[in-house]
Amino acid sequence: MPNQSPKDLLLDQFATVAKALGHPNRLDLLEHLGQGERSVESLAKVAGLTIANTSQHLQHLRRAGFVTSRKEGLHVYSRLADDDVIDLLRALRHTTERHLGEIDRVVSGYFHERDSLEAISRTELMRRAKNGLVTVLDVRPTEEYEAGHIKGAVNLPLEDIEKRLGELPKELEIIAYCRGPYCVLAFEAVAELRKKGFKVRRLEEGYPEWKASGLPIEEG
Amino acid sequence: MPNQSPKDLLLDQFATVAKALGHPNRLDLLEHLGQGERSVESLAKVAGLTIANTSQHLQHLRRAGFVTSRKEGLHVYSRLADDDVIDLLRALRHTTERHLGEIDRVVSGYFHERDSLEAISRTELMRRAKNGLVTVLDVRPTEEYEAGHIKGAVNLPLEDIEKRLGELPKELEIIAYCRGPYCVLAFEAVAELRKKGFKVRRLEEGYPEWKASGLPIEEG
DNA sequence: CTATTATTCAAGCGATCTATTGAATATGGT
DNA sequence: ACCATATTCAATAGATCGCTTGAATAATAG
Repeated sequence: MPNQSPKDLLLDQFATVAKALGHPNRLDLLEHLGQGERSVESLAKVAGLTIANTSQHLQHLRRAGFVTSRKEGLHVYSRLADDDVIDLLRALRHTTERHLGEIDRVVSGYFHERDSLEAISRTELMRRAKNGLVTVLDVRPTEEYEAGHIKGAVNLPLEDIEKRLGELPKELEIIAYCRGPYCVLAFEAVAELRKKGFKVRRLEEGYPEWKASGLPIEEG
Repeated sequence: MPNQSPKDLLLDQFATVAKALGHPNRLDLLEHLGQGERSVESLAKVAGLTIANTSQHLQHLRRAGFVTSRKEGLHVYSRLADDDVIDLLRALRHTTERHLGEIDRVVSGYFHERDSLEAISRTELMRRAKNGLVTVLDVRPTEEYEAGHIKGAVNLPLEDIEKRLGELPKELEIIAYCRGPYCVLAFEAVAELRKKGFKVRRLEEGYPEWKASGLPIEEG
């Protein structure tokens, strides 16, 4: 079937790109890549995949233009091609949530209903941070914090929270964030810290969305 | 593999929705559905598919939540579930264009370079239409025009243009639009009308995008 | 009730996609 | 030169997808 019309060629392109988003493992990889550059091995580990499989998914993502890679020594480091990827993922999450069936709403509720009323938006956090009214808490693993984080944020990985409670202020409000709207780290941090009597709320989205919207960050 | 984590369940959902966009025929169907409600048979015809195949693709789109259908007599009429679908499609086109390989840029250029400099945006058209400075020309088939069109637009299907040139103003600027950014109708109308000496430009996007952004329309 | 029309269902085949495995390649250290 | 490590390649088997075909269903008209 040669001689496709320009329109057909374009539809094929759009479909190819959409197809690259059509596998849960690749979406997971994209979320992790949103935290910053990572090697294949490190991605495989965090996503729970074999290395060869991760490599193949990454090739798929590269072909679709979502990811670019550079080689340094033995390692190949991959990163998101640009911030538009975050926007597309947000649009995908948005329509999916809107169209979810009943069963799946329950799952979605697991994340949102719990404290969505008290979650704080990017712009709101920006405003308060300017006045020094809040402590911004990054509860991701230190590796990801170092790759890039919200400007002025303090790193306290979820697993270390209990040991290092003393480092947190009792009076000031704390805003915790992590990898994105469906990452559980910040949820759990909020739950744990509240039990201990801290004033703490969650940032609505995560680091990738913050960065993609051009707000101030620090990179290591 | 029972007992998936909530996160995995959600990733599956996102992937399912993305997968529904992962086929050129379905993207084509969505573009046509963006023009308004259509029966299965009518969609099959305009998309060049068999009826059974169209029916299957529509089921896929319904499962993903992009499309809803109602039955009236013998016919099943399908429509886009909501305007978010248009936004998601726009995001998909946007990142695809940004990530296209070289070969495909040529195709993209077929549409854009030709007169992108002279294409007019939604907001710009809105402003001019208010002052009555332009004639808005809908060059889609009459069937689609009647299902819904930009408020105040005149319908002149591309194929009838030659016969009905007399209906168009020679002095006033004409803005032609059709199904969307990759629909060829408006491009061809512009080319043809310019040869005849009309002052005519193209609307950047099409009817679905106009409607989705809440600008005034008329539905029939 | 029968015939007609629009749509969906069900089965089947070829094509594509995914994960696994083990080998091949590339880079850097010793 | 040799070895160790990170990644990719190649081959495979199983699963899913896409299209066709023909039958089944639903709604309407006569």
